[in-house]
Amino acid sequence: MTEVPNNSSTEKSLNFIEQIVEDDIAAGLHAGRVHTRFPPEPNGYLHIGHAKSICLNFGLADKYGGKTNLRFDDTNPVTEDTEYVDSIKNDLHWLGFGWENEFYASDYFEQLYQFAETLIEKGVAYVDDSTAEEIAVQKGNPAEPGTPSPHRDRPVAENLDQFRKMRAGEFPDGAKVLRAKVDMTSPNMQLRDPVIYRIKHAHHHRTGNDWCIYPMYDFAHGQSDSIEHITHSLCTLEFIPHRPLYDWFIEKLNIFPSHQYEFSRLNLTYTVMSKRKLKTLVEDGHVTGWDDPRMPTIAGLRRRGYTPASIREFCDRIGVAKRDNLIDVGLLEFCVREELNRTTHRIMAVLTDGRPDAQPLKLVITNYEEGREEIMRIENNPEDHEAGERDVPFGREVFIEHDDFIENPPKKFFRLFPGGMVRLKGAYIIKCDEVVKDDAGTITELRCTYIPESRSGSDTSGLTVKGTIHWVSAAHAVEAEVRLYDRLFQVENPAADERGFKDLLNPNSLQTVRAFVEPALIQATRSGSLTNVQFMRKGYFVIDPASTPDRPIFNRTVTLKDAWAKEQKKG
RNA sequence: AGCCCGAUAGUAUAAGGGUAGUACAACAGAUUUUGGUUCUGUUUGUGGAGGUUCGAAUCCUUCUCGGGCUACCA
Repeated sequence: MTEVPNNSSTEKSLNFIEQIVEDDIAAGLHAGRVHTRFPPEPNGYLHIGHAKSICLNFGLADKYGGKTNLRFDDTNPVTEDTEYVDSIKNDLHWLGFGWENEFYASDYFEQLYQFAETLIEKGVAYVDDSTAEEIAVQKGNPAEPGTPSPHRDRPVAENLDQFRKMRAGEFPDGAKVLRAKVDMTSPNMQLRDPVIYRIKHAHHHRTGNDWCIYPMYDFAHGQSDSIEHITHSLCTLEFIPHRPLYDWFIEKLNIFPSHQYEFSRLNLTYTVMSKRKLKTLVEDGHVTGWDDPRMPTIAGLRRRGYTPASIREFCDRIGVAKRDNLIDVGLLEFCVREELNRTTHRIMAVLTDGRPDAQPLKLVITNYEEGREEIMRIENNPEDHEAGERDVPFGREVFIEHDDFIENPPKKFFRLFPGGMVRLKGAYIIKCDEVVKDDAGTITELRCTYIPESRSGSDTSGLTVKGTIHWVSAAHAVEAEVRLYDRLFQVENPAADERGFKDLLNPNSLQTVRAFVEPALIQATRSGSLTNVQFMRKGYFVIDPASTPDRPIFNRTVTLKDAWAKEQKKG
């Protein structure tokens, strides 16, 4: 037993599954072959929890020179649909993964049927006429042993005959089931003669009406792994008690010994991960669809502006273990900010509040010649000088945000206030001389003077100001719709709350506002050269697919970190 | 209740009998034409009790706590 010295301090430690794989390779198991699979049921859209599993399965194969199959677990025809098959494949590609084989559990229906006959012939499976309720009673509860079905000792020949008649469609739904004869007294409920085939006269998305009996998940999943010679079958913790059953089938059938390993599923703060709950949100109209930017689905994150690399980075950082966890959504946000900071162009956009007639704050530069116009050259990304510069028109009237002016500023406020100075980003330093209000006392306009010598890039004014704010030339501003998204739920862990999850929704998870943006942004988004951008000082935004040329829509991916907001909270 | 899985800073995740480390978060400061970025520093941890050992987060016992299982769903 010699230990490979871990002499590189930058080397990442292995998670427990990687340890297992490395041990298996070292032991020569399956000749060092690593073959994983990602096995979604096509009955819903992929979410960030699936992304964890995807990154694990594909990442493992990639790391150890193996392969990964995509296999749709489609054993329940009434809940599954090709719509979901397509969306799953699309999301997988988008995340950046390609699969070795595209398989379906339904590809194995005939083989699985034969497996079932084999078990019958071996005397370890039987046709049971009991109703679902009767079977539940027979199983009993974990504290005491179950009781055998009256049909448990049916002769092999009769079982075979009955099972063939089930396949032939001679019985209505629910009339009979095939059960594995394992152990009605097992403390593991999964082993108390589980149902392995049921009658469902239903149309299947792939096999059509070929079958009226369908294998249960437990009779399809492990054997599918085995058929595909999957070496490491990874799934979440709740399937731990099923593993002895899979091993039992493999042993009775004498087929390839795939081994299952279980890890804990991902939970994220302020959202839900259950497919059923997500489906409810969609069906009840709490969100606009599976791809609503508030949803933790891959489609939702994509529309929200998350990138594949940021999601993969997140999955890498959260790790893989067996303890229950609740990951701070802030980590996901960190990952996307980290990438977008590096890659996106900066654009100035002045946002208003949610009122439909909301106006930005107009700033008139009284000593700037009427009708004069300058083009400011502003760098696109201070993190990437290769990103170049863009032209930004400047004039006598500009829009700024109401938040950037306070008549009676608190301490440490270094934006604009009466008599105060700020720099207009990429342009001049200005001084606020006068506040204009309407009859209701609402501030409608700021009258300012600019310092001609302070032009950005050739500043000889000698002035230094504490604040720089963003702006848009009133004469050139283009109106856009901006959707500000916030967390979907108002509590950290909706799944653990005794209240119904629908009562915990954040009523302010979406705020739609008018915005006035640089003309350059509209040109760029029309040409498709920009998708993700940073609105300076506001956050990262992405063009929404529902945009039209004359009605651009931007979704906020995530805000920038906001030290001022934090300062204000301190009071 | 029976069986199974788990427990390391606020949240995650390492340390495989020998210095409890990393990331995010938080806090403080520096830099900054984004209150962004970047940089520096700081705070915070082995669930309890026994045992084995020169030495225990790690091995053993036990308790406590959290989670899972009792679908003709997956």
